Amino acid sequence: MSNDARERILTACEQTIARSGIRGFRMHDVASAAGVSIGLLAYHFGDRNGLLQAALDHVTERAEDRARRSPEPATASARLSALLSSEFGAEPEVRAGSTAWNELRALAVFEPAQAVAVARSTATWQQTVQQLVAEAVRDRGSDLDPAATALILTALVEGLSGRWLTGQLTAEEAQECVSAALRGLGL
Amino acid sequence: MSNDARERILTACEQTIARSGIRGFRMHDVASAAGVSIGLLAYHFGDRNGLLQAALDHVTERAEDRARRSPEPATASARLSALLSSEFGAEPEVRAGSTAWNELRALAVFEPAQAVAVARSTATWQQTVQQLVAEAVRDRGSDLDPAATALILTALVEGLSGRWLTGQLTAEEAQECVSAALRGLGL
DNA sequence: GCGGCAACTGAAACTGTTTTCAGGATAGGC
DNA sequence: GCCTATCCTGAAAACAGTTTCAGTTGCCGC
Repeated sequence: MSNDARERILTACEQTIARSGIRGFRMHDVASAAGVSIGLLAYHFGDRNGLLQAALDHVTERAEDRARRSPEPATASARLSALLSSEFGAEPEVRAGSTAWNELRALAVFEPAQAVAVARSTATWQQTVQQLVAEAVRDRGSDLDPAATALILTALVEGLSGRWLTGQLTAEEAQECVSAALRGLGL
Repeated sequence: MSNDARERILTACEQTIARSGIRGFRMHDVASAAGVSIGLLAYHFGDRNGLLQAALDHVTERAEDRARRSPEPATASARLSALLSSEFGAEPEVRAGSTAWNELRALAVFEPAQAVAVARSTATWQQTVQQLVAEAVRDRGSDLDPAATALILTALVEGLSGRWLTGQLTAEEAQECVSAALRGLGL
C-alpha cells in the first residue's frame, strides 16, 4: 500500500471539498490536485463514493484531533477562549478545515452514517470544552452548569463559523463575539 | 403565466431540497413532486440552474418572512424567546424550511450570489432580534449591548439548528438551550 | 370554426462524469 | 533473467441526468 499516495489523495480531497463543496467533488479535480491519475483513485478507493467516504473520515479525524487538543495558556478561561477561537483563523488550512467540516455537517443532515461521525466528533469537542468550563467555574466560584454552557459555546462557535465562511463576519469579529459571550457568562 | 404551476413547482423544489439536499436535486424528482413534466420545468425556469436559483430565492423569501414576524406575547423577553425557539418545531414544514435554509447557507460558502442573499436574510432576522433585545434591556434595566447580543443569539440558534437537524439534539433540547442562554444573559 | 398563443408533455439527443480495463513500470524473490 | 505483485496510467465504454423540441391540449379573440 502506498501511504504517500493515499495521504496526498486525501489531502487533495479535503482541498477540493473546501474549494467546490461536496456538490462539486470531481474525480478529475482530486486527481489533478493529488498529482495522480483518475485510475489510481479507483485503484485505492474503489469508486467516487468510496473516495468521498474516506475523505470525510479524514476530515472527521482531523476535526477530532483538533477538538482533543487543549491549548496551554495558564488559566482555564484563557485555554477555553483559545480553543473556541481557534476555529477562526487567517491561515488557509484553518479555513479549508472549517469549510470541509461545514460541508460534512450539511451532508450529515441527510446521511445517517455521516450524522453518527459528526455527532461523535462534536461530542469529543464538547467534552473538552465542558472540562475547561468546569475548571474555569471552580477558579471563579461561578454556579454555571458546565454541560449546558459547553453546548451553548460549541453551538455558538458553529453558528459563527457559518457566518465567517459566508463572509458575514471576519475571523476577528467572530473571535470578538466568542470573547463577548465568555464575558457575558462570567468566564 | 400559470402561477399555480409555478408555486407548486417551487414548493416541490423546497421539499426536494429538504429531502435530498442540493446535491440530490433532480429535475425528475421535482417534476414528480409537483405533478408536472420535466419539460414544464424547463418551460418556466429555463434549465436546472434557473430552477434551483428560483427555488433558493423562494427559500430565502420564506426565511425573511419568518424573520420579520415578531410573535405577540406580552413582554419583549417572551417575544424574543418565542421568535428564537420557532426555528425548532415538530411540524414537518418547520423542519423542511430549516433543512432547506441550512442547505442554502452551506451553498453560500461557495456561491457569492447565495452569500449575498443569505447575508440579507440573516441581517433582517438579526435586526428583529436586536430590537427585541433592546426592548427587553429597557424593561429590565440591563446593560447588554443589543447588537452584540443579537449576533450571539442568532449565531447560537443557527448552531443549535445544525445539531437538531443532524439528530444530536431534539427540538425541545434546542429550545431549552435557547432559554438557558437567555437566562444567562438576564433576558 | 379557425388561428394564434400559452401551457404543457415526454422521450431522443446530448452532456458531464464515473467506471472499467488493457497495459506499462518498478521492485523483489527465486 | 524470469516471474509475480503492486502501483500506476489514461482513454473508451458506460452511465446518470439534463436539455431540446416536435407535438398535444385548451383557451380566447375574431
